[in-house]
Amino acid sequence: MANYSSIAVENFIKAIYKYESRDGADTKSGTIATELGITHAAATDMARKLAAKNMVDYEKYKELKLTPAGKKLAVHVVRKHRLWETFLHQVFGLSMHEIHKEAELLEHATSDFLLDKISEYLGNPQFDPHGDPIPTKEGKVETSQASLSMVYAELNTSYKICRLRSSDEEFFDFCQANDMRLGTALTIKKRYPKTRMLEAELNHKTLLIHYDLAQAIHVE
Amino acid sequence: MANYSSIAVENFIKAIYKYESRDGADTKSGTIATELGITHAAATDMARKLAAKNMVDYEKYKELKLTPAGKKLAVHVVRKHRLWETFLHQVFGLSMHEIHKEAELLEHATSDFLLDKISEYLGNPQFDPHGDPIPTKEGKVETSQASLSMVYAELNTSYKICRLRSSDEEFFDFCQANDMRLGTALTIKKRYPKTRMLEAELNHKTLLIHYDLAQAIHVE
DNA sequence: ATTAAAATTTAAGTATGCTTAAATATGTGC
DNA sequence: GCACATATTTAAGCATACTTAAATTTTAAT
Ligand SMILES: [Mn+2]
Ligand SMILES: [Mn+2]
Ligand SMILES: [Mn+2]
Ligand SMILES: [Mn+2]
Repeated sequence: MANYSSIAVENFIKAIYKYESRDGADTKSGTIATELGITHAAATDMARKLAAKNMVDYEKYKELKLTPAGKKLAVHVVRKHRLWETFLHQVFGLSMHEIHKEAELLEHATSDFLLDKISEYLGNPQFDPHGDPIPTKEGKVETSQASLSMVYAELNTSYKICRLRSSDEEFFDFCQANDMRLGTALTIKKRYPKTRMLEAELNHKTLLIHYDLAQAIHVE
Repeated sequence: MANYSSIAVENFIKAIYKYESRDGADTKSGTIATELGITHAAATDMARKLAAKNMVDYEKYKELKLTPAGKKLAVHVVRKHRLWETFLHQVFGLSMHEIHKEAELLEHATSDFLLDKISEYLGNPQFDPHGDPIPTKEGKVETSQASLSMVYAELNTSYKICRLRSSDEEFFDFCQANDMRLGTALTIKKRYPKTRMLEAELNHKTLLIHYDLAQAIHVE
C-alpha cells in the first residue's frame, strides 16, 4: 500500500507538476480539476488525501505544491509518458496528435523494468517528439532549455522551433501544411495585439498565426 | 458507461474464459477467486454484477458461463495479451517468464487503434511465444490445434512440442537447459504414476519430468 | 470599505471492488 | 440417508474516486 499509486493519483500529481513548471504557475485546485475533467470538490478531496500521504503540500484556498516525494513520482510518470510517446512515434509511426492519448494510458501500466527496455531500445533519447525533455532514470530533467512561447519572442530576431506542445490534430495539420517542425527557423515580424495575431516569417513565407495556436510553439 | 470495462472486469472475464477452455472446465466462483487472488465473496459479488450486465450467466452454486458478449470481451482482451507478449518477446527480447506479467498490465491500457498497429508491426502473427493462438481482429480463435499436455500423450509415439504454457522462471530455465522449445521432438517412454513422473526422450537424452511441470508442456 | 461574483471547501451520497465473519447450501464418506 | 467437511453466498463494512448541492472564503469591482 505504501509504494503503489493509483492511476487517479498519478494523473493528479502529474497535473500539478505540469502547471507548477509553467510560466503562469497556477496550481489552484480548480485548475487541476479542469485539467483532469473532474469537479472542484473531487480535486479538493484528492488534495487532502495526498497531503496526508505527504505527496502534496496543501493549505486551504492556497495553491497545491508537490513535496519532494510528489515531485519524484511526477517526474517518474512523465518519464514513462515521454518515452512511450517517443516509442509510439518512432516505432509504430503514430502521428504527433495520436501519441499523447495512448501514452496517457500506457504510462500507468509500465513497470520500471519495462521502462528501461523501452529507453534502451530507443538509445536513451533526451527529448520526445514534441521537443520536451525526457527525465533521466535518476529523475533529472533538462531545465536549461531557455525556450519560450513564440507569443513572447522578440521581433525581428531569428529563432528555431524547439517544441510543439499540443496533442491537437488540427494544430499538427497546420504545422505540416506550413513545414513547421522542430528545428525550423522563424522570425516574428509584427504583433497585432487586438486581434491576438502574430506575423511570422518562415520557409520564405509570411504567416499570420493566432496567439492561441502560437502559444504551443516554443522557440529558442 | 455501456462500453467501457474496468481492469477488474476484464481480468475476471478473462479468468472465466481461461478455465472454460480447459479440459477440466471448472468455472466455479471459487476457482476464479483463487485464480485472481481475491476472496470467494468478492468473486460471487462480481459474478452477480456481470450477470446484470449480461456478460456472464450466473445461477447460484453453479458454474460461471460467459454469454456471447462476455466471450467477445474475453477474446478481445486475450488478443491484446498475446500480441503484447509476442511484441515484448520479439522487440525487447523479454524472456518467456517476463512477458506474461507485463502483458497482464498492458492489455488494459491498449486502444483498438494501437492494437492494430502492434499486430501490423509484427506481421499479424497467429501464435504467441508460448504457442497459444492469437485471436484475430474479428474474434476468431484457432481451435483446430489438437494439442494435449504431454502428461496424457501416448507412449512411444513421436510428438512435437507446440505449447509451453507457463510464466514461471524455473520452468523456462529447465526448458532452456534441456533444449525444449516449440517444435522440439519428443517421445514418452514410460510413466511412473505413483511418483507422478514421466520418462521422456528428446534431443538424444532421457529426462524424468514431474507431472506438475509436464502439465504445461503441450504436444501434438 | 462594501458588496457581488467567482472559486473553493464541506457535506452527503453513489459506484466499484474489495474485505471479514456468519449463514447456508452442496457433496462425500460411511 | 445422515452427518460432517467443504464450498458458496449473504451481510456488513471499508477505501477509493467520483458526483451534486450547499456553505464558506477569496477576489475583484465599485
Ligand atoms: Mn504528451
Ligand atoms: Mn495518464
Ligand atoms: Mn500470458
Ligand atoms: Mn490483466
